[in-house]
Amino acid sequence: MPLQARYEQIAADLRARISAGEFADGKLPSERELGEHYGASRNTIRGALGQLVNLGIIRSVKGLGYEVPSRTPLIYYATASEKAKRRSNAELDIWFTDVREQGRVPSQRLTVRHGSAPADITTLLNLDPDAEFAIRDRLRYVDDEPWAISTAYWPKVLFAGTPIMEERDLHPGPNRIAADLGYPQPRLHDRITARMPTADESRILGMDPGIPVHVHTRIGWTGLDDTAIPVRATVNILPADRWIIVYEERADD
Amino acid sequence: MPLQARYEQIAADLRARISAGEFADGKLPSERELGEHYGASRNTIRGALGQLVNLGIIRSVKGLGYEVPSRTPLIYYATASEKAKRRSNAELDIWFTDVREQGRVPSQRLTVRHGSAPADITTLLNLDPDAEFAIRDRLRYVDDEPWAISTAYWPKVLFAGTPIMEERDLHPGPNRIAADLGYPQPRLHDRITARMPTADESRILGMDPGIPVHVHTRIGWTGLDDTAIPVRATVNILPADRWIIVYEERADD
DNA sequence: GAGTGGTCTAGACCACGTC
DNA sequence: ACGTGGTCTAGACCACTCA
Repeated sequence: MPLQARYEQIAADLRARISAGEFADGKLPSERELGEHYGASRNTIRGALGQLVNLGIIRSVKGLGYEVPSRTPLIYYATASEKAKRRSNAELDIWFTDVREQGRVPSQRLTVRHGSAPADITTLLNLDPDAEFAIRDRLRYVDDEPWAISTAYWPKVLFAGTPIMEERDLHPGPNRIAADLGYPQPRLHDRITARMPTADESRILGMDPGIPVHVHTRIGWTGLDDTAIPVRATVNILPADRWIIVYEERADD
Repeated sequence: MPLQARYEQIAADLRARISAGEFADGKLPSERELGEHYGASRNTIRGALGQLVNLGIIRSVKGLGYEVPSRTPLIYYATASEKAKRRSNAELDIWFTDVREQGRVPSQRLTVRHGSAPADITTLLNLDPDAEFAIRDRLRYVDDEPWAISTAYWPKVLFAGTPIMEERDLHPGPNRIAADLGYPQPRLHDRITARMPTADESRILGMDPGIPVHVHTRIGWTGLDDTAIPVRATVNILPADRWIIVYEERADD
């Protein structure tokens, strides 16, 4: 009969109390205490708290209790022209510079596979579904904690026999190498989706429940017209509580 | 003792069966059937199914069962220069053209409030926290279903007494009007975050659980240097299963 | 009416973290 | 040892949908 389920009401009430700053120390009362306060069974309270967890509003720590998390996200500068401007003093790649400029310590672990790419990638690249790639997986760390997953797909037909195929960090970066080989990328196509992380992503990145990921995909083309060919695809998995994506643009009209 | 909770195992198994295409018709067995199949109580099965719902993998329909949803997202073209290129034949604003070009029917409902803006907006605009704005709320529909929420903040100090203050659709659009008033926006700052929707957003947009929203914020400035002043902030709430954000870029190096 | 998911209770045992 | 959240059971009643 109630307009709203008991646990929904409790969830809404808790949410309001949190926004009002009632739990300024970031710690909530225990499930059993809340059960007494609201006159509900522990499982009903768990329903309310579980809802807030799934929205990323609170976090549970086993053996301790529930707490209100707080993070200050890093900025992921996605603007191509901005990047180009600063490429002169870039090291491994511009990502390192970006993170360092925000006062954090970047690092990465690289692995290279060889094989085909997911269907959505080959579609975006306008290549055969069974085209072969060198797949450069980079697990990127900030302050020694896994912070993002970056996967780059380089077509074998273009880069067989080049350093891009090899499992080692490249100096200068692969984009510069590709340009020197005759495959510059004057045109970029960026595509941003958001979803909940897969089980693997959640585990690798140590993510809390209720936090989505950005999926930032970049395709590079050799030219601006129909004769252009795709140089690479890069897919970045960015936990949404750790990254804000920023584009700086100049409208040219 | 088990490495993984019972309901986690069941969730993982169901997930695998879904990926394998076992439920090609999109319908899952009932909770009670699954309970018998896995030899678990109904509440344990509900735990497994609930996890998949919270990841946006399945959806429950009261009185019917669980199903695997499928949507084909629209493309949200965010590139400023691309927009500028097509602005000549734009109608109300470029969003309508974009949606129409994808074979869908756009419409919107506008309301205008007057007041202050959230703290994060005034910070981005580099204005006082209690600065006054005309706040133009647009609930945007696609094929007559609410599909996105777009809120624009226009500083009163610039636009008092202009049509931008009034509660009516503007022809040409507000950006053109602002430019004609001496406030063009040659520089744009875009910022993209992702999070789970608030209760209000979820209700207004009719969203399923487990689906995040993109928050696309655009700030327009009158110039490229330090003397530039902020013209407006626009915040778009885009359900992630309905929108992909796309930027087309030309690297100018 | 029969089947579905939605909710809630009461109680049990477990693993984890602090004291 | 104690309190915390994590899990699971068994059973109950409800509202909704479809035949």
